[in-house]
Amino acid sequence: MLPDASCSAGPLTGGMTAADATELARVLKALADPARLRLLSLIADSPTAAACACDLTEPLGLSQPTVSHHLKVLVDAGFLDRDKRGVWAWYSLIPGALQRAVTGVPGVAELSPA
Amino acid sequence: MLPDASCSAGPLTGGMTAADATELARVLKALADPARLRLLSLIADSPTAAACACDLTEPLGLSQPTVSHHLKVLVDAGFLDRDKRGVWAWYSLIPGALQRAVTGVPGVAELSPA
DNA sequence: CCTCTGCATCGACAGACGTCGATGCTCGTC
DNA sequence: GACGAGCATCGACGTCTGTCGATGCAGAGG
Repeated sequence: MLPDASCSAGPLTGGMTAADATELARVLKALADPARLRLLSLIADSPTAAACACDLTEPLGLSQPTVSHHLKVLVDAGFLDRDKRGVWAWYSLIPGALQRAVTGVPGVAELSPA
Repeated sequence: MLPDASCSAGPLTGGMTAADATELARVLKALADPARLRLLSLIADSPTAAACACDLTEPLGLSQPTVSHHLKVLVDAGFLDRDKRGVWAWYSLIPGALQRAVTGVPGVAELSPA
């Protein structure tokens, strides 16, 4: 016999919106890179949660334009804040930005009470 | 005068390992896609946290091979489990996999006590 | 045994992404 | 005002990624 109902489940109309998925993917794409994760890690481990760009180039082993590009991506994604003090550029973590992005993933929101 | 110490901060030797960053980025890359986020959302919203592949093709508006490809990526990343029942393939969420991936992001681990 | 259905794999293509060297801009110093 | 240092931007290149149509494979039904 042909099971015309295909599977027993319905058409699965739930889930997030296509627009929400696109927006969340855009933010997660900014995190899904080794260099950017290391940048966030370096800044997060800093005592003041802020770091000068000149101190971020060497630990990554990448060229200065590349590091600047990655920092721009993280700023555009809303994870970092840029503060230009004189000649130097200081980057600091925006509190809660990472948590917000991460709790938007389906199946993860259930672990944060608020 | 030339500030030979560049910034006041040190060389910033902390942070995660390059290998850890690469591995975490590999997992996050699997999440950073609208289609895959919607797939996870559809399966997570399902009553049993499992769904048949035939019910996942239509809501996404993508071709069957493309959906199969995305499902494979999610399985390889350790987020989904595939269970082939006869002709149909059932995909279910692996509990805790999303949470583990997400808590590895720098600055996020502080919110989960365990 | 043959056919049909559901799903995975293959090959190909366009577009996005990471990386670099070269260049430009801004600020501090002499 | 001229020079140098720190960063951002530009243009280019190779690679990876998402998407599709076509095909292959396993299981159920006639």
